[in-house]
Amino acid sequence: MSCVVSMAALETTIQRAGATGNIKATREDWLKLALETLISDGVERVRVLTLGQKLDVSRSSFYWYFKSRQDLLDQLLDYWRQTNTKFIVERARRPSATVIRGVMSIFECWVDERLFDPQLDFAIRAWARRSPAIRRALDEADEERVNAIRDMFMRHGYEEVNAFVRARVLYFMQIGYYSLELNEPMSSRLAHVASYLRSFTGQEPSPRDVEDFSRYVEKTVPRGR
Amino acid sequence: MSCVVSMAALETTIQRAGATGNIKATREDWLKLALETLISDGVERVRVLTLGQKLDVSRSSFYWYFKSRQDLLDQLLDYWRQTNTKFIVERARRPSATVIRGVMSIFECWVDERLFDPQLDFAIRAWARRSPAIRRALDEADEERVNAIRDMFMRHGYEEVNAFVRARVLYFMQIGYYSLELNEPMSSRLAHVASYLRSFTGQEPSPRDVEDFSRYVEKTVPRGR
DNA sequence: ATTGCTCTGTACATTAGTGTCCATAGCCTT
DNA sequence: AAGGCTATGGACACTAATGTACAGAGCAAT
Repeated sequence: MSCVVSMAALETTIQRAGATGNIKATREDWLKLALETLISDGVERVRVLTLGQKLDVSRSSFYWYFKSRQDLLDQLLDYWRQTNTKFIVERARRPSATVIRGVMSIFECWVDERLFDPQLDFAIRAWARRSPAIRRALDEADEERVNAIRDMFMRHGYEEVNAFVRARVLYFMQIGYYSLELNEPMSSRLAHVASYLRSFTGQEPSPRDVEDFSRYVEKTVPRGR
Repeated sequence: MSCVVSMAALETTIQRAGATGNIKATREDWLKLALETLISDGVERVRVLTLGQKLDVSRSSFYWYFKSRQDLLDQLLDYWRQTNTKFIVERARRPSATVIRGVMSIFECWVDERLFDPQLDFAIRAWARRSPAIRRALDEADEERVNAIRDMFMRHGYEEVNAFVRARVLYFMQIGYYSLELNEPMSSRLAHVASYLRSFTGQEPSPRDVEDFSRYVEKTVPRGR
């Protein structure tokens, strides 16, 4: 979400600068608020009336920018499509000296919400339960992610079925982790990194591996979230 | 759900037998349909009007049996409380000769929806996102489940932190698995059992272990689901 | 300063839902 | 066969939504 906010904020500024005339809420204002609502409350709560009230603008303005509520929802899906899978796949493909390092690369997505926004993913997952179109898009994304992780394990010599199962265990475990919405502080999470690496790879991480990961988080993840 | 249906059917029969007079829909009919709707469509869709239409009964009858919609929802939560955690904990506590066998005991819950109903659990999880009371109940259940699994690993000699992380990996992975709603046929799932056991325990399952699990599923799980 | 374009507000029609009140239909007992 | 109790249906009041029609506000260019 941090990513969303900053990007949208930027766009909004640009829009507003060149905005012509009597504008209270830009198209981007509507989109941004809709995305935040999707993330925090689910699609069901993305309602034209409610958004309008929050933006302090009448509903009919909405219909200037968007054909209908469905039109808005389509664009939210597009946003997700273009953001949430990309970094996982990219991290999984990075060359790594050991499996442990390979898994660590992927872990980066789990500790930095600018790389993977679990709440957005979740909102899409809930949405998919009631919409076949969303279901298809989601299945494709899941497959792409698991395949990328499986390939990483295979590059480190795991036999195909094992690589596939380990990819699933790594990815599904993380999705499950997010499902519980534990809200653990980063310090607790980091305290378990060695055990997780051991479970996921079947190999022993070096103290250096664990240190490097903590250092990475400290340096690049804002506010330890 | 299979469990739900059979139990509720039973209760309904009993009710109906002793039913006094002009009854089109019993209290149990309302409850059962509400539960099915909760599972398949989420709380948001558990609506008095809609249920009434499906039962071919006017809404006002609902208010004979239940104080309000909230009253009904409270009872759905109770049903979940009393069913979905029980068997996981019970299976995790069973004595087992090896860790592999211990994990296999828990696997039984993942292949038999009479022991654990993932869709119901899911519906509750979605519900929890928008209700603090549900959130609390769910957190308690999750903790109870993970602790029971952790204790199982500890009984087999795993050090506490590793046991805890392995319990999480096992449980979270399964929750994640359900999140994806893959709809894999049982045969594919069984084909990966050896790999899963290896990943979860860090030990090599014997061919006998794998065989026994397949045989268990064949014998006790109705229609391979 | 007039015109034109872009956005906004008011008003209306429609749908889906909750909850309440009250008359009454059906069976059960006597 | 009459009365009583237990559900049921219909009518009403209310709220929260979506979408449409149309008049008009505010700035920008001429």
